[in-house]
Amino acid sequence: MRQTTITAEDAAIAAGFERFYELLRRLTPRSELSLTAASTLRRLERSGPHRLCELHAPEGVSQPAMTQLITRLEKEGLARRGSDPDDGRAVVVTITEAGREAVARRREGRTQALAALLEQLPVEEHAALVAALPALDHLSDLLAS
Amino acid sequence: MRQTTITAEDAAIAAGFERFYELLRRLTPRSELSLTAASTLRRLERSGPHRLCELHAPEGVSQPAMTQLITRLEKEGLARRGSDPDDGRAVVVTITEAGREAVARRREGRTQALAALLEQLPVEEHAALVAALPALDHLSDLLAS
DNA sequence: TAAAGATGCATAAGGCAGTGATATAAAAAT
DNA sequence: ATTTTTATATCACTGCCTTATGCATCTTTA
Repeated sequence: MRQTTITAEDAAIAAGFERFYELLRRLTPRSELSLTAASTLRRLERSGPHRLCELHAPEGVSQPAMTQLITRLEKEGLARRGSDPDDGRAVVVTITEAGREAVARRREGRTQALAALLEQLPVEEHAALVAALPALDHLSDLLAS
Repeated sequence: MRQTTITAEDAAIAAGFERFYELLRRLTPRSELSLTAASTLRRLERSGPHRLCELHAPEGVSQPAMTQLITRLEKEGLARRGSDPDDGRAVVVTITEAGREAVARRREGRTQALAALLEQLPVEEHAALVAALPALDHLSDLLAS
């Protein structure tokens, strides 16, 4: 693993993000979905059905944990197990309509809480956030690849 | 609870933050500290000793959960229970030197991973992130109060 | 093409961290 | 001086994770 030089600016960004991470954590309603469950459902929503083996690594959990999570999601009607005609071992996981709704509810809860904070922000800070969105998205893409 | 109007921009910010939250989650090394443990230690580091009853609500956990967390932290030497001379019921929790080190290690791990991503970002996006930091901090302050 | 190995998923057993209900001691109120 | 409230602890239980392992099914290769 290569060592990256940490500049003072990087450290400042990291410190800001650290506080911010906890802000988001508090903003997220303790809802029906665990962190991993929500993240997995969003992945299924964003990029379609996946084999089980493609899910556990990016979510940072073990394969049995993903098996159990999908079992729970299936029991709650939020996801569905299917099979791959080309590979008898594979299980293909798909999000259901109820799953999409659960994701939307969670997102809306957080958006609502966030909007209440955002409207208290000075306009120039609000604008700075909007201006930073492409960078945030880009960062997420970098890790995904 | 008042209903806040959600603008399209707010929704865009929320969507960006949602992805970003998961980025940070993946960036955080699965370490010795649980989310609540890390958050609590940071609070003790940032704003000094607290009574147990002042800790559980802001961290969003029940009082027994905080009692148990402090017991674990104490067992690991990361925090210390003390008493309040003015109130025989109270338990005053203080972070130890080892606790500060654990927080620092965790922070550094995340900073390191983040820096590796940040250096891949175009300079103008990097600048946009720096420019958004005050807004992020401000947002965190808003929720804290 | 049969045997061996690799891969994908499930199950089992156990641990950590959360919950609500409740106990206990100290402080505050009546 | 009781009664009530407050601060913390304990208990029993649950959810979600872990590692170890089992068992198909696919792939490789002798």
